[in-house]
Amino acid sequence: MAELMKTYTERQTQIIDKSIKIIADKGIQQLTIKNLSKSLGVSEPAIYRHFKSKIDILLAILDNFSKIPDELHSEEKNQGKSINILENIFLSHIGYFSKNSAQAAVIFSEEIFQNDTRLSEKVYSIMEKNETRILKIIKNGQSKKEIREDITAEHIATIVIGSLRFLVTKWRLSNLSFNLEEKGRTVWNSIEKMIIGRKQ
Amino acid sequence: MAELMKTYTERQTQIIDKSIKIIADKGIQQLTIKNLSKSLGVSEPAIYRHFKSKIDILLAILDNFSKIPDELHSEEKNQGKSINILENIFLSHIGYFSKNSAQAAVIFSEEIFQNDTRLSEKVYSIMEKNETRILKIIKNGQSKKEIREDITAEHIATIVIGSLRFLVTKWRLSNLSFNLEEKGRTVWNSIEKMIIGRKQ
Amino acid sequence: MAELMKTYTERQTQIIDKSIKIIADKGIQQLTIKNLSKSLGVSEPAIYRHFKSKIDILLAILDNFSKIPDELHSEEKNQGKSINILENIFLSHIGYFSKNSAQAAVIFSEEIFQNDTRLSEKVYSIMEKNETRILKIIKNGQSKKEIREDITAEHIATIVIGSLRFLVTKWRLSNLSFNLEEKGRTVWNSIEKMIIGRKQ
Amino acid sequence: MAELMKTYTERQTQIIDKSIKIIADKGIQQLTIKNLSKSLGVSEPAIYRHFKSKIDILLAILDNFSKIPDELHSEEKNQGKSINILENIFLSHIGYFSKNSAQAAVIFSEEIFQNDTRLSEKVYSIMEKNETRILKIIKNGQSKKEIREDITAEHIATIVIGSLRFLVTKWRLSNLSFNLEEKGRTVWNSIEKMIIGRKQ
DNA sequence: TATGAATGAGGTTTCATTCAT
DNA sequence: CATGAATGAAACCTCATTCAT
Repeated sequence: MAELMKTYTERQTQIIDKSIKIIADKGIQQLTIKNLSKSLGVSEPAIYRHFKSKIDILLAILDNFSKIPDELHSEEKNQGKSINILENIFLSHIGYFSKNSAQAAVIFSEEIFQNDTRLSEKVYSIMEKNETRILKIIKNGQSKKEIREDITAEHIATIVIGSLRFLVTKWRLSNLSFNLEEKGRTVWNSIEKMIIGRKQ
Repeated sequence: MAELMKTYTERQTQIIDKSIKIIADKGIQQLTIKNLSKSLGVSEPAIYRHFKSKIDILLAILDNFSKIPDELHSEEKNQGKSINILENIFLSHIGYFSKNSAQAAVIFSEEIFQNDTRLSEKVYSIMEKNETRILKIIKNGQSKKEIREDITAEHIATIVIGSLRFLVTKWRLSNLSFNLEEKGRTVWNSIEKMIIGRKQ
Repeated sequence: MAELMKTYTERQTQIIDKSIKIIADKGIQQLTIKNLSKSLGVSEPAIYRHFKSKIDILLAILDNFSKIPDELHSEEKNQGKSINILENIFLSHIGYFSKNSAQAAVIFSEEIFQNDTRLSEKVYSIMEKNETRILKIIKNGQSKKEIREDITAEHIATIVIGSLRFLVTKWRLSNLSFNLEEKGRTVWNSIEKMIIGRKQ
Repeated sequence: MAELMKTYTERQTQIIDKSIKIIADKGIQQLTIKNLSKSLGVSEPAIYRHFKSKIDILLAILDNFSKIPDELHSEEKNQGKSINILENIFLSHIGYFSKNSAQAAVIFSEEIFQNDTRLSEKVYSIMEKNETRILKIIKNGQSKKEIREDITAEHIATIVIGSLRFLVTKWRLSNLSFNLEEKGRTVWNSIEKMIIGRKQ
C-alpha cells in the first residue's frame, strides 16, 4: 500500500508545469502534444524523450497534486484543536488553488479521466486519501466534543469537501473574478458555526 | 428574459437520449458523431439532418437539463415551510440524477465546455438559475425564522449545492456503487440539522 | 448542327434564375442543392423533380446564356455599317452584363466546367458561336473597307472579345465599383479608332 | 510597400509543383488534399507538416506566380523603346504560359477564389501590379511618341492585357491544340500595328 | 407534386505517436 | 538528446443524390 515516491527530472518538471499552465489558460482540451511542444519551444518527439505517453504526463500532473496534502498537513500544523486543523486544511487548499487555479481545473475534471483506467483510479485515490484524512480529524474532534456528534463524521466531511469544491468551481467558471481566499475564509466561518461542538 | 421553450422532434429526442447514454457509459470524450450514428444504426450524415452541429446536440442536452428545475418546482410542491421546499429540491435533484446518471456527467463537466462560448454560457446560466432559486427560498425561510439567520443565505446555498454536487460526483466515480437516493436522504437530514432555525 | 431550342417550365426558370443569383452573390462554389433549395423555399428533392442533376441546371444556365446573342443580333439592328454592327454587339453585351452580372460570373468561369464534358463543350461552343459571328461581321467590314485590312479579322476579333471579357472581369472583381456601360462605351471608341478602315 | 520575399523548402516546392500539375491536368476542383497526397505518395497529414492549410498552398501557388513579372522585367530587357518593352512583356507572358499552362488555370480562375479573402486579395493584387507596370510603360511610350496618344494609356492596357488573357484562355479550352507562342507573336504584331505612334 | 430521412463518397483537419537521422 | 518527416486513426462536416411516403 505504500506509495512509490516519484521524482521527476528538471525537464519533466518543466513539461508538467507547462501542461498545467496550458490547462489553466485554455482548458484541458487544448493540452495537445503539439501545443505543449510549441509552448516549450521544442519539437513534438522531444516530449516523448521524457514521458512515454500523454497519459503519463497527466498522471504526473495528478501525482504532483497528490503530494500537496502531505505538505499541508505537516506535523507542526496538526497540533491543537481538531476544528483548527480542519480550518487549516480548508484554508490551505483554498490558498493553494487560489495560487494555482490550473490545478483545480485538473483535479476537479474527473469526467475527463474516465477514458483511462490508470487516470481515473489515480483521481479516485487522491479523493479518497483526502477524504480519509479529513474523516479521521473529524472523528477525533467528535470524540473530544470539539465537533458536534449528532451528525455523522462522513456527512460533515461531505459538506466540508463539497463546499470547498463548489466554491473553487464557481471561482473558476467566473474567470477568477472574486477573491477566493477572502470568500473561502467567510465560508469556512459559516461551516465552523454549523459543525462546532459544545466544548470550545 | 422569458426563455424560449424549445421542442424537439422524435428523432432529435432519440439522438439526445442516445448521446446522454453514451456519455453515461463511456464518458463525454466518447460522444463522437461516429459513435453516436453507430449507436443509432444510421450513417453519420443522418445526424446532420437533425442537428446542425455537434455543439447543438450538446446544447440540446443542456437545454433538456435546464428544464428539470421547472418541472421539479411545480406549484403544489412549493407550498409549506421553506425548509421542506429546500428538502424537496435537494431530494428531487438526487432522485433525478439517480435515475439519469448521465445527466450528472454532462452538467458537472463544466471544464469540458470551456471551448465553446455558447456551451459554457449555457452551463453557467443553468447553475446561476438554480442557485438564485435556492437562495430565494433560503432567504424566505430565514425571514420566517425557519432557517437560521446567523449564517448568510449565500453560504447556506453554497453548502447545500456543494454537498449535493459532491455526493453525486462520488457516486458516479464509484461506478454508481451505492444507493444515491438513500445516501442523499441521510445527508439531507444532516444538512437540515445544521441550517434549521428556532421556529420549527 | 441545328441546335435544339430548349424551353423551360416556369419552375425550371425559377430554379435557373435563383441559381444565377446565388452565383452572382456568393460565387459558384456556393451553388449547392442545399443552398438552392433553401433559397427557393423548397426541399432538396424538389429540385430533382425539375432537373435530373446539378449539371443539368448548369447546362440550363449556359443554355440560357447562349440565347442572348440571338436576341441581340436581331435583324433590324444588323443593318448599316459593319463597324456599327460590331459596336452594337459590343455595347449590347456590355449592357447585358451590366444588368446581369451573375451571367458573367458563369460564362467567364470556364475552368469550373472542366469537370464535366458536357459543360465544357457547351461553354466552348458558346464561345465559338460568338466568335464566328463576330468574325463574319469583321470580314464583311473589311471587304467593304470599313474595317482595316492590314490586320487579320481573327486578330481583330481576339482584341475585341478579349477587351470585352477583361473589362467585365475587372468590373466583377472590383465588386461592380465602376459604371460598366460608361467605361464600355469609351473603351469601344478606342477600339474603333484602332480598327477602323479608310472608307468611313 | 516592399514585399516579403517568401522562400519555400524543397518539400514545399514539390507540393506546389504537384498542385499546379493537378490543376493543369484535372482542373482546380480536383486539387484536394487527398489527391495531392496520393500524387506525392504520402499520407494526407504529411501535407500539413509543410503547409498550415489548403488555402496556404493556393497562396503559395499565387505567390509563385507573382514573382514571374519580376523575373521577366529584368533591367537589361527594359532598355530600348517602350513598344519593344511592351512586346517583351507580352511575349514573355505568352512564353511562360506556354510552358506552364497550369499557372494560367490558376491565375485566370479569379471566380474560384471568391470564397477566401486572402486568396481573392492576392489575385487582385497580382492583376493590379501587372496592369500598373504596363500602364507606366505605355504612358512613357506615349510621351516619347512611340505609342499613339489619341487613345488613353488605360484603354491600350485593357486591350493588350485582354487580348493576352483571351488568347491563353482559348488555348487552354482547346486543350493546348495550337502553338501558343507562334499565335502570340502574330497577335502581338497586330496589336503593335494598332497602337504604334508616329515616331518609330 | 413534394418532402423527410437517409446515405456513400469524400472533404479538410487534428491527434498521439514512431522512426531514421 | 533532439528533430524533421511521416502516419494510422479518427475527428467534424458537406455534397449530390435516392427512396419511401
